[in-house]
Amino acid sequence: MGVNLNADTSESAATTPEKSLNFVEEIINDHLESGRFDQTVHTRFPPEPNGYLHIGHAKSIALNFSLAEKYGGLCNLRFDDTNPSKEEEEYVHSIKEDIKWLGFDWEDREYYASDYFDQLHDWAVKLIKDRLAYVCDLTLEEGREYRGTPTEAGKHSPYRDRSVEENLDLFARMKAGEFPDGTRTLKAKIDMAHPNFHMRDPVIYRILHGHHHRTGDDWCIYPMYDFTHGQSDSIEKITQSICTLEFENHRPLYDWFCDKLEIHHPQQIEFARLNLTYTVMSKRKFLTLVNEGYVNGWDDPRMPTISGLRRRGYTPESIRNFCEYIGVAKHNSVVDVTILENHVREHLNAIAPRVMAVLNPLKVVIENYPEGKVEELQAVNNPEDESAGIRSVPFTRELYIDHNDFMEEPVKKYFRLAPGKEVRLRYGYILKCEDVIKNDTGEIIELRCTIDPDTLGKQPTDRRVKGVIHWVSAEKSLDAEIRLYDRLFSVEHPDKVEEGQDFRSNINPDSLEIIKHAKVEPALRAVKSGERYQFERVGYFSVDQDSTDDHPVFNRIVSLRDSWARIARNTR
RNA sequence: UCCGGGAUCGUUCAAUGGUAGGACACCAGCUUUUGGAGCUGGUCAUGGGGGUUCGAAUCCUCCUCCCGGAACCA
Repeated sequence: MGVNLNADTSESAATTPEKSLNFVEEIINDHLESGRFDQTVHTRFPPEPNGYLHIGHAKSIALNFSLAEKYGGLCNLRFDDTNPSKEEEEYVHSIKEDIKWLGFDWEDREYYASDYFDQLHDWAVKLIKDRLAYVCDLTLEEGREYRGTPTEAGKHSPYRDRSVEENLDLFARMKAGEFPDGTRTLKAKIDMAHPNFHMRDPVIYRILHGHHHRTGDDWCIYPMYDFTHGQSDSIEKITQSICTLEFENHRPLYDWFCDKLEIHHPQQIEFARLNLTYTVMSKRKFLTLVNEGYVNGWDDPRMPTISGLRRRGYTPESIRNFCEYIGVAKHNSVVDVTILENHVREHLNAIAPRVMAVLNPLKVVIENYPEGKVEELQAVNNPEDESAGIRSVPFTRELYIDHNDFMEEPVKKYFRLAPGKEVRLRYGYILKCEDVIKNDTGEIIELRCTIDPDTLGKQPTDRRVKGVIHWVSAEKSLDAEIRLYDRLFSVEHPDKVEEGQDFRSNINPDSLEIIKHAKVEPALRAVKSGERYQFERVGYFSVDQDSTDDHPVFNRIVSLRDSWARIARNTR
């Protein structure tokens, strides 16, 4: 695997100029040089607790936490919970669990924007007193009309010039719950002719009689994102406030509030969010997939959610390495999902014990091997890791091999088993196919074979046998359920659709194939949920949480690179 | 149309006025008791036009294309 991880985080990026810096690191270095902040780097990851985290969030999490680590700084976790109607405690728990699983630690710095509601309210009052905010009675629709269009300036609200006293009184009564939802807002008084819509007297407080997951019914007015985020950053003494590109237009407002409030002023930096081929990446679309039954929940192993990837069997290391590898830039990009797959292959290749599993069993009877005899053959657990040791695998007269490893009429370049041909049984003898037995409908149901008893652990001198196949003992093997997961979408860009269709029309109907009765070697008795194995020549698999001692269930994490598939494709 | 961003191999990230480089993918070969892993080599890119300069991916200029923006969402 040639992936260059470049993941050396032991040296500060600031002191290793030979390693190219990403644009965020360059900005940080400028700040360090100019002394803009008289403190160390302090970042934060600010999720809204209204959904599950996905691989795109992992990029942001990794960026914020590893930047802090590289520069010897800190990264906070802050829940951006300013909208009581959408946020739930359940999401807070899952988000924390996912970040921890990824391997990042916010220590005791778990914050909530809702913790700052009193301070935010006081700042709003200050703006009113400074004649920089006013209570507006315009309805939502009227507000939209007054805002203007990209080419025309907006109009001043008729309530724009209320006195400080009236504004103070009205805002207090908004807070006291005297007015129904939507009847009034507090707006910042900026510039209705500003080319940036966010500067055209943006709403900073709205009336919302909702139950908040943390503050309960204490408030019926809630600050907007723009009046919360920068100030929260400021309170926490954040230095670089890293967010995604769509917030670029909000930066002037972010700066305006910090300036007018005369508070610590972090630098907002925007980067491009992650997109992956063969998947979608939005909470709304995930919700559709879950609600309409295309997947079995948020942690379905096909979902690009962190919980889905975890259940699938991805390792946190591989996701972190992936995030480091893809880097960070300001232009939108779509990362090939094979990059992600290669990272998990690379990690699992190093750590996953090898075992043999036969997914589509075909019985083999070895005619020259005695009935009842059992040999314990020695197999290495991981050729990449000698310390993983060896195990024994029972060899008997009747075996199962995979149907795919036999071809009655072999195509060229096929060097597995075929009538009259030989193949190496992994860790065992060379096997020769003598006869093919079929049922009434012509299906191949059994192979009669012989072994060359002088080939255990050594090569024959008179011929060369190239193919190696895996196998299990028919008598000693275990039954297992195997869930073969594939990409959820059958096209690279699921959102590119014909007029009148949506991403659902690109769903891969074969994203899950369940094999109920696969045969696995006895070493897999009593596996535990979460364990990961390589099924030799097949792929990497994890033990699903549905697994029981009687009924092991394995999820395919990712297949092995299959160069036979490529050859078969190219020679056709 | 206005504002804000962006454009380098198929993909992603470099090169910060001085030989356009790496990785993935692809192709060829070596090796192998996983058609796995590993190793070697190869194909492939600066959106376009002008300009500055001995020299431009990089600076200037015009153009083209792409993304985001008019929630009392974040």
